[in-house]
Amino acid sequence: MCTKCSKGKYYITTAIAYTSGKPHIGNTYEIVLADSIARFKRQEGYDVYFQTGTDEHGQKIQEKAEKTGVTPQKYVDQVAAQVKDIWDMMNSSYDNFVRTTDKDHETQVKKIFKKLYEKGDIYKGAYEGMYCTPCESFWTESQLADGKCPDCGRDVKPAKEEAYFFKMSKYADRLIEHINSHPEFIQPVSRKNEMMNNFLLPGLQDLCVSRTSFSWGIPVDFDPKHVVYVWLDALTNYITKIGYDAQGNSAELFHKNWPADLHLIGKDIIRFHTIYWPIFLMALELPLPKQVFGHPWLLQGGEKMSKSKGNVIYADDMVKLFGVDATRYFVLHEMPFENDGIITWELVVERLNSDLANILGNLVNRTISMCNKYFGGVVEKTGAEEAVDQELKSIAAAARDKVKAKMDDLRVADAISEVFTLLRRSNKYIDETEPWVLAKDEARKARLGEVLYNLTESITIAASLLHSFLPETAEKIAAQLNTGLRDFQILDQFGLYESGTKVTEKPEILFARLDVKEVMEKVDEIRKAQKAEFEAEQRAMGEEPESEEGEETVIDLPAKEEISYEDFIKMQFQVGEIIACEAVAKSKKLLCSQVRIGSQVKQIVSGIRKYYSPEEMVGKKVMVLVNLKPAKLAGVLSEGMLLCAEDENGELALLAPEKNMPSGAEIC
RNA sequence: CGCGGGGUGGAGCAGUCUGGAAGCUCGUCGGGCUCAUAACCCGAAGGCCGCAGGUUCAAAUCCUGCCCCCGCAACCA
Repeated sequence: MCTKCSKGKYYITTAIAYTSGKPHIGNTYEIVLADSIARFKRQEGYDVYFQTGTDEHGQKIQEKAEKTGVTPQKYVDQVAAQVKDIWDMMNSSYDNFVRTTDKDHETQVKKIFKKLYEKGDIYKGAYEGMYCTPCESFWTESQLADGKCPDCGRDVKPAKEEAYFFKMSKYADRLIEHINSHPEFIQPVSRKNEMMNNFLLPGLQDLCVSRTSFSWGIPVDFDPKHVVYVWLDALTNYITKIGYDAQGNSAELFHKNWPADLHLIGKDIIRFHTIYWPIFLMALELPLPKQVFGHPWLLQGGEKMSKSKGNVIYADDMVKLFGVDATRYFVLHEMPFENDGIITWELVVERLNSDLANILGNLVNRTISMCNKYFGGVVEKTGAEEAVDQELKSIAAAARDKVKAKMDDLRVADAISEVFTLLRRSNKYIDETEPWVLAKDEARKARLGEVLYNLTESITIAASLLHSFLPETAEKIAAQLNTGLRDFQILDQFGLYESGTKVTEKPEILFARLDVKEVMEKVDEIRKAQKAEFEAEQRAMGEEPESEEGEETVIDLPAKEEISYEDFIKMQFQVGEIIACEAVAKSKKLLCSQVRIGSQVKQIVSGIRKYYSPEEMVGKKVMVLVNLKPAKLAGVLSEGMLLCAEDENGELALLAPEKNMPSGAEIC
């Protein structure tokens, strides 16, 4: 098997990607991060098992598939293939790509559900609450607005719906104890308090673990009108897909790898992984994963990302423009440990030019060029050492342990920076030693050889350390130096590059510098293509695409059902004068206006704060729907509706009579 | 008082838990060098560390109040 795997097993997983659409660069970040950790652990000598995949059930997917006009299975097949392609493109070295629609997974989920039910941890109960029939929604007492539906303001009635629940509370104390006694369990630590204070300490509610409102899921086999809650389904992939069997016939792979050493997930799903998942495992009498790391997000700078604007950044577009390793480098480097990172095309170009082209690529290039120019490509250790060499040598030899220390804390960005410290130092070393000066003096040829040897050796070490992060680049560098990447175990030694080796004659440019302007022109094309694709998709789903603010924009709405004149005259529209207006304290969007309609004054709340200030509202004469049933918005009574026109960007304009009309004038 | 994250030189961030000379990368300006991808090396400018109080010998860091931004939730009658 693995001869170097002397350090034991290491089981790492990513969250499985939800197949509601093509993953953007922010989603892709996770697989690259996990891959780097997996590769590094392998390099260190662990027997790594790296699992990733897709989460394919749930209501959202069912709806999306219906809209697109395909079966859910067909839909997820398509998206899962897309996800896998991107993961492969990013050069991720996973051992297993799982899908929650895999038959073996479904079988085990059914068994697990049944096991927990038989054990009594899952029980059949009823989802009880106040039901608003027109809205088809359940509400708890506390959600109700004055005893009425918070959505529509209508009456609600008590109702019940059959469902299965999991007894979370039963295991809460054990989990609290575990989290307290294992400070490394939730990373970063700041997340631990969030989970404790918000969920565990106030008391855990039993969790509803089945659904009857849709069918795209794993049916509960003894009660098939229910499907298993997607999270119970998804989380268990970590065990089912390495061969767990609820009836005790688990595979060798499972025994070897469970518990997982690291679940790498996004910070948004920490709750599911540090509360529900451990509790499910306790109920199954299985050990808990050793560590859950909720990484921050990579956000797009500037405008909000939206496909309709064509400004979503996808990994494949980045790879086309910059290559795989540059893309990997950016997402790994730009992501801080606790806070969200930012990505823009400009920032990517900046990083690529400054770090990859200038510091790394150029260093390799200039070193190899000098080897060729001065020694016909042969690198020889001559022993002509000088004091100035010491610092370079010690930094090179110490780099491995520094990188390892950062990696042990999962600080991948910092680990890469350590390698770049060595690369920067190497560039400086060239300036200090001035090889081109040495070359002019035949007597100093031995010294020149030694300098180039030290550089070659430093680069070899750096390349070996970069292998986990930039696998292709590391191999390219080693090939150009006509050597292999060095084993981790001896990476703390300086001077192992074989003396007398001949490097490549023509160094290949590793990363070409890019011009921001040229890149942005290509980005424009990408945006256009993305917009077109989005619009095509919308059409495929039978919806008219939102048109962008072009010259002559028009908006088409789906036609509503024809109404009769009788229907129309039910609505009473009148001109209203706004005599006072203020912002609604509890809301960010609402304005509360006092509107005079004839001799009466109505209070009307509208979501137009973004577009109108309270001051400018006062004095306006606007079109009002007067006989709308009053409702409460953010706790404030609203007795009508101010009519607005809305464009495709949500921009609003109040409607007003085009000549001055008295307050209360009928609109008909 | 819905939940959470944040406000540090032009940009992106570290430092805040465990007070003790304000740091990194990029950009700008000046200099050096020429092996190299106009790259590399050195130096400089540029910050009331969101605002106001407080604790302390000492506050970016601890406490109190406030302002602003960003997610989510809610809500857009």
